[in-house]
Amino acid sequence: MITLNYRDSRPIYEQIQEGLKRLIVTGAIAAEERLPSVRTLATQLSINPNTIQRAYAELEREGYCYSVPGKGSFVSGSVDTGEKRGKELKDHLFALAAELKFLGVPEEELLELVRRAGAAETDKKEGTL
Amino acid sequence: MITLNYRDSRPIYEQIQEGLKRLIVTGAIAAEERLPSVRTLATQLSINPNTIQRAYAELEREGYCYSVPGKGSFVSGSVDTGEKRGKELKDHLFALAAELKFLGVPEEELLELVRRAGAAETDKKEGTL
DNA sequence: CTAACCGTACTAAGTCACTTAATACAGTCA
DNA sequence: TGACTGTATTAAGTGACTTAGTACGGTTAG
Repeated sequence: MITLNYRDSRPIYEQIQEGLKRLIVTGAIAAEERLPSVRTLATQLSINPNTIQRAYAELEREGYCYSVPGKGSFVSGSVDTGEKRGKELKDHLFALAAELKFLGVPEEELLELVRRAGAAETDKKEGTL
Repeated sequence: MITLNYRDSRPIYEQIQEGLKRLIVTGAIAAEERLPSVRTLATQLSINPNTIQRAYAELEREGYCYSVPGKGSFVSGSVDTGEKRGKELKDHLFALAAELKFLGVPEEELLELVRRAGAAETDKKEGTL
């Protein structure tokens, strides 16, 4: 499911982009599976098809999906679920840890934080879209 | 030192806000110390005083500083260097770690990432502004 | 007191990204 | 053939951000 937040400062197309990226990377939408058409998704979300189009174009540019005129848009087979996004997130985690250390937070506290994270991640699989 | 990035999608006032927050929270600008005047900083950064004003107003709203008409703007005494921001960052780190685990990244890899973070943080103290 | 600072407030204008709308065209497929 | 697909284009509206200019009252050194 993709949720739009109109109060968010981030543009809609970017929220859709992020939302789809998550669905792809978590395997909620499998490789080679077809994404909803720009018009369909636009109708479901009550926004303009152009906005969806833009989100899809960005995703394609990033290699998360590819489009075939006349057929539809599909998830790339080479995404390696969690591989691409994992890299970004790890960089993020690294930067965050560095900053916290800079602020004087003891390393052990951060390590404990990481250990406790994601303890209840069993019933979260969704595929509704 | 505050650096502006005009390519950044984030507005200038927000970049200034973030930059000052960092200087305050790291102790580069001590509690009760006076911040540069809106006009001074505006001149230094070659932007409009109104934009600085907005950044200051946001910082005041968040409790990082307070302003006295006719005197200037000053860092709040109750900031607890690294306390406030540290809380936010820890929440962020926690969420990030949870997501990475969800993607199947082994805990030990994350722990190692945290251990390696912030190794070269000795010569970064600046006070130039 | 005066002049030079300070924060604050307001209006007007311009710019730009985002979004919508309305088409249009070509490819796919039952 | 008709109903879908993706893609492209132009035009318009909106809103946030930024600048510019001006103004007012408080503070402070000379």
